[in-house]
Amino acid sequence: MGQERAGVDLETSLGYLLKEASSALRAAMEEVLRPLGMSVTHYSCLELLAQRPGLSNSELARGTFVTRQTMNVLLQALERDGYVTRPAEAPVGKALPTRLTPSGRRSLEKASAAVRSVEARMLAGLSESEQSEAFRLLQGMVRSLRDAPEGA
Amino acid sequence: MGQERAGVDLETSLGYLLKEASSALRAAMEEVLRPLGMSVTHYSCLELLAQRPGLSNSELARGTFVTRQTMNVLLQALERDGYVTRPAEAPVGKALPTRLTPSGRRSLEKASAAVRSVEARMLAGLSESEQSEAFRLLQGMVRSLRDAPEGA
DNA sequence: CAAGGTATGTCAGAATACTGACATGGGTCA
DNA sequence: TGACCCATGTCAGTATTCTGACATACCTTG
Repeated sequence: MGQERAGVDLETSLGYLLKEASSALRAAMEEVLRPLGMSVTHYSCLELLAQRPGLSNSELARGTFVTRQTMNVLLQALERDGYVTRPAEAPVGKALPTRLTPSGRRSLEKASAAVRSVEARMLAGLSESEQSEAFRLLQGMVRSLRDAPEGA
Repeated sequence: MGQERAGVDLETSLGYLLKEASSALRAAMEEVLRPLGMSVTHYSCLELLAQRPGLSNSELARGTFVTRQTMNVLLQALERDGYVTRPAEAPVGKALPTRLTPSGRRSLEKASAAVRSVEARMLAGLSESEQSEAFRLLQGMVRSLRDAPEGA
């Protein structure tokens, strides 16, 4: 008899496991960021800005995997609260280069440490070479999904 | 001079890559499910029910990584549209065992095929042993995050 | 048996993210 | 030059998910 249905087997599905891992990571991050009064998206935006100063709203959106509309409202809040600054006028085109303020940098400092500890915990059971392998394999999956956009 | 900041390096962070992969997978799934008039969460719920008939609202929520409140509103919609059924009264405790209707099963059939093709695309570049390795590594990450809940 | 603890279903409100739409700036190309 | 095309910023409305709260049902434990 076996299975009648040829569906996705959740017990062995890499897609399901990927979602599970991502969900667990996000929950763990929320847990340590909440005491700091920061959400995962807030943190992601600040972290991205720290490493790539001058990114525009749309670029930040792509880097944090949300729409540019979502990032726009987030940036307005962060700007209002004094964590980031944007020039009143675009130096070129319409893109407004965003930068962290000293306050934003300070706030990020603690959050970044907390998130690093979460990531370290996640990788605690993996050797250096296993981590490299995981990185390589995940990159391959992302590439495959992007390179073959539905049609093929 | 090297980096002044000891932050999370997005270029090499497994956590960031995990989020990227999960985001890419979700986007790809949304793309193929949209023509079928189904969202990712709808699909996840139906797929879970197909493999584990009789699951309760709370169990479905845990299996799809959302809160039981979210799953509750989803189930009410699925019930209203005739995809699932729940008894009016709980046979034991408060848990209401949920089951797919023939209509729900039919609807799932196409969606499941579409999702399977997405997963196949994601894994196209990986050998059998690489897929096993990816599974093992991701499981390790999930276990580490769960077993060491913040404190340690 | 009574009391506390845990799990469940559900309602209500708030937060978050998305889709749709529009105007603007810059580049390409005939 | 002028007509397209694409990317961007932003406003508005909608959809989705979450947190908070409450009542109920079972299961211990004293």
